[in-house]
Amino acid sequence: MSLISEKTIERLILYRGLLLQANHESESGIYSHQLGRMAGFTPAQVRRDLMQVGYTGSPARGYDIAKLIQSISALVDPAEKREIALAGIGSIGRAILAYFQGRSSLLEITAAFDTDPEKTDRVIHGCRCYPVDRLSEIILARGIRTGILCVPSGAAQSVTDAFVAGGVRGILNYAPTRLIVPPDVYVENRDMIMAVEKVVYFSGPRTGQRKETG
Amino acid sequence: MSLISEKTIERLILYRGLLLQANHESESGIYSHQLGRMAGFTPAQVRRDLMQVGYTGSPARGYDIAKLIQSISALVDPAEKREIALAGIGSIGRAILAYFQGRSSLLEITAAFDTDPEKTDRVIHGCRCYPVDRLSEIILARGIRTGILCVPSGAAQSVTDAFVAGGVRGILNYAPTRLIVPPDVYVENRDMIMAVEKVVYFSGPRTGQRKETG
DNA sequence: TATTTGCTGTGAAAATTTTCACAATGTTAT
DNA sequence: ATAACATTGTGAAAATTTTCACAGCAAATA
Ligand SMILES: NC(=O)c1ccc[n+]([C@@H]2O[C@H](COP(=O)([O-])OP(=O)(O)OC[C@H]3O[C@@H](n4cnc5c(N)ncnc54)[C@H](O)[C@@H]3O)[C@@H](O)[C@H]2O)c1
Ligand SMILES: NC(=O)c1ccc[n+]([C@@H]2O[C@H](COP(=O)([O-])OP(=O)(O)OC[C@H]3O[C@@H](n4cnc5c(N)ncnc54)[C@H](O)[C@@H]3O)[C@@H](O)[C@H]2O)c1
Repeated sequence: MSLISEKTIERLILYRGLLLQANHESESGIYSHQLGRMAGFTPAQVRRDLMQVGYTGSPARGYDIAKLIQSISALVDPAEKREIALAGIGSIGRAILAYFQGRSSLLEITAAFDTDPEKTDRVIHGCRCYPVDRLSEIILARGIRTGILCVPSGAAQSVTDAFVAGGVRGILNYAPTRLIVPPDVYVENRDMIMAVEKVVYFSGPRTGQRKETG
Repeated sequence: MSLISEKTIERLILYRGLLLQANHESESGIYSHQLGRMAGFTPAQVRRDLMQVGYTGSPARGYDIAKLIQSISALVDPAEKREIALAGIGSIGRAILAYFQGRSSLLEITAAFDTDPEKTDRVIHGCRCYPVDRLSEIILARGIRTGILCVPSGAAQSVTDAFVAGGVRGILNYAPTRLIVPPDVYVENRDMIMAVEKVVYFSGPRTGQRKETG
């Protein structure tokens, strides 16, 4: 078997999210076709993915929801709590702070950084804000391994370098810039313009449509 | 050959973005390996993708940047200007409005919707805001085919239904909800929590890392 | 108890995506 | 001129991802 693919990880995280959301007080089990319908995949796809987590269901009762959540979490979650850093406390950065905080028990944005002195040295949505100059220093001291990048594209690469210097190994990038990072640093790009362009393409009166992504 | 795959479309849009960003006043041509390095793909991948747009480069000068941009645009852009609707003028919705407006010559968010009367019947970042009740009516009248969804997850499905009733064929969904839509409506999901979870997984001290996505 | 039912887990097939590898081609250097 | 070179476009191979299809099984039914 070896390594679990990125796509599979993405789907597993989705399954877990759906299972957590779904009010499964009425039912304690779920079948691959039910989960597949919720997620927008085939039952075979779901079973194939779940194979990888090592938890095995029963033909009669399907998958036990609680145990399945637990098994996916065991695979996908970090062993202990993880702190996350955010750079760029502008409109997007703030929206993310507001939205994210308190949403996960294991993950928390515990340090935010900006150049603007108006925004630093205070607490926003429960998150302490510092000047960017101290980014590497602070995340290194705290062992932060994950960063969210919300600075203007002109600053994106230099802040990335500071992230990397501070030991970050994964970056969620909202700037419309391709970041240059060492090969062992993972980057997930989330440019909104490109996403809109893609959706516009597929909303068009063209022949080529598919259904679900993301 | 038939249809261009979703992945290829995504990469083409990325190539165009990179080409537009890059200050190519010094050079008028670009080679597949250069574009590949910028985008994070192999030269072969780039050539294979560019094959599909029908524009052909020269072995000696590579691809003419201006013409390449034009060819990708011809494939990917709508024939005329497209209006886009946005629902949910909260922190994310506003950030997107602020960011998106004026960024594209063909695409513009021209109608925003909210339940909160404080936010409606005014203009925010150049975009007129209306009460959600009028969503279907207004987008139908204007022929809007693309929607951006930024409402709380509890409202996501009902607003989606209004989008669909109003003729929307593509939705960019920022709510952490799986939308139910007719099969000919395209949905791109952009849940931030899932993205963070994925990045955290790949920032972990695990064996399995890859490099670039999004 | 025996039979039917509808599911899981998975080997194998199919489909899709990516990479390889090389002939063709225009440019530059000699 | 001619040779040397670097790159394109692409058929074919390789790799990856998804789907098929079915044995095996536990529960429900008769
Ligand atoms: N992907 C998306 O959905 C999306 C949406 C909107 C904006 N964006 C991108 O996110 C980024 C920020 O957008 P915004 O709308 O929040 O802009 P903004 O101007 O509101 O915020 C940018 C913030 O970054 C700070 N900043 C500037 N230089 C910095 C530096 N070197 N270090 C740290 N902080 C710095 C600024 O002080 C400001 O607070 C931009 O790159 C934009 O392209 C992405
Ligand atoms: N994907 C991301 O990056 C990301 C980040 C933050 C938030 N979100 C999601 O986006 C959504 C909005 O988040 P937010 O932080 O902007 O919240 P918010 O509370 O600031 O904004 C929500 C807005 O939606 C409006 N609204 C409520 N019900 C509505 C309805 N039926 N029709 C139209 N408008 C309605 C509210 O009045 C409010 O203005 C949430 O679903 C959240 O989960 C996504």
